[in-house]
Amino acid sequence: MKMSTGVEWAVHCCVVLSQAEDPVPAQRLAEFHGISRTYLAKHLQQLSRAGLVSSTEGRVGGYVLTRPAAEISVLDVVQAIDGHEPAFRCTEIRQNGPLPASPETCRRACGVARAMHTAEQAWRDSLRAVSVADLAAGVLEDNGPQTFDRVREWLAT
Amino acid sequence: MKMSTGVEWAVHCCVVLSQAEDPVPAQRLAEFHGISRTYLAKHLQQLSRAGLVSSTEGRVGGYVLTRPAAEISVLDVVQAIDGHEPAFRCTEIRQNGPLPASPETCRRACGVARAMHTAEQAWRDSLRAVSVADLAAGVLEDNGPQTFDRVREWLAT
DNA sequence: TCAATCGCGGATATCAGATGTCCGTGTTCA
DNA sequence: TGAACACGGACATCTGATATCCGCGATTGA
Repeated sequence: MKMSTGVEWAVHCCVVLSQAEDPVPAQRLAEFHGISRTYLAKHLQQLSRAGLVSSTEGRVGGYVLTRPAAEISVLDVVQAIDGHEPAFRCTEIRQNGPLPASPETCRRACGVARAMHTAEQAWRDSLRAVSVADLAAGVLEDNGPQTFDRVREWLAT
Repeated sequence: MKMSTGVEWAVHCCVVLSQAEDPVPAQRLAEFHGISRTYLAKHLQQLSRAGLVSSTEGRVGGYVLTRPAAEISVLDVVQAIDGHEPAFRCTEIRQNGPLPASPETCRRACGVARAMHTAEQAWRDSLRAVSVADLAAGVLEDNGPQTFDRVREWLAT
């Protein structure tokens, strides 16, 4: 079970965007994080389609958050990149073999699937409780209060 | 993010094993669930290496749970098959680019990674709270009280 | 007006891991 | 001794993640 590395990129990009004053092009975001420009562009397009960022085309174009960072959860970003498919997908093997479960029984989800989905719900709840603004505050705490001033300065270069 | 389908197979097999009186060969477990015999054998070997089941070789060999079903959690099975690697793997992109995080800062895990790991912990806690015995009880509830009698009968065939 | 900068989507290439099979070996028991 | 079983390794296949490139249209400043 593995999450796309694009999720990590996207979350970090959202934190940077939450501190930017102007649209930031994909090129800048890629440079800032030392990652592939073309591939990051794909992920930013996913964020755009999910409605988390809006893009402006043209010469001074780039990406901007569509909402305050406090209203964008980590779960929003994860699902924008990784999709909404559950990690566990029940293939209904209880319906196979010599003693298949009856159709009436199968109107309810399999007990195994229920346990897995409950766990994934707990996972989602945990991610939903953390916002991009929370992460930004954490960065300030870890790296010092002037961190984002330096970021803005570099972005303006 | 996707969990191996082998996890589903393994959990169902553990439920069956919790109700068996004698060692059950991989062949029988595969037939019962209508799945690939050779591939299931691989997963059963993983369960064996993880210490959840023990195998007896030879003519009347097969698999048996090593502990009472109440002491085997769904998490145990998931980790036996899918491994212990976290779904989110931090690649430390905060150390890249023109404004890398300082080495002192990086003694602590990145805030993004902390949020992800907290969520995965919640997921594990949820899975740890459900045992194979719980699942077996659920099967009885869903399929009727004689379900496992029929299973044992078929296994004895 | 023109050229540079940008986002967007499609096509494509590459690669790792999941999925699935097969075979040889060793073990147990009738 | 032979049948049934577990085990591990080698192997084949297939899917999805990773990554790049191109052409298109939009925007802006010179």
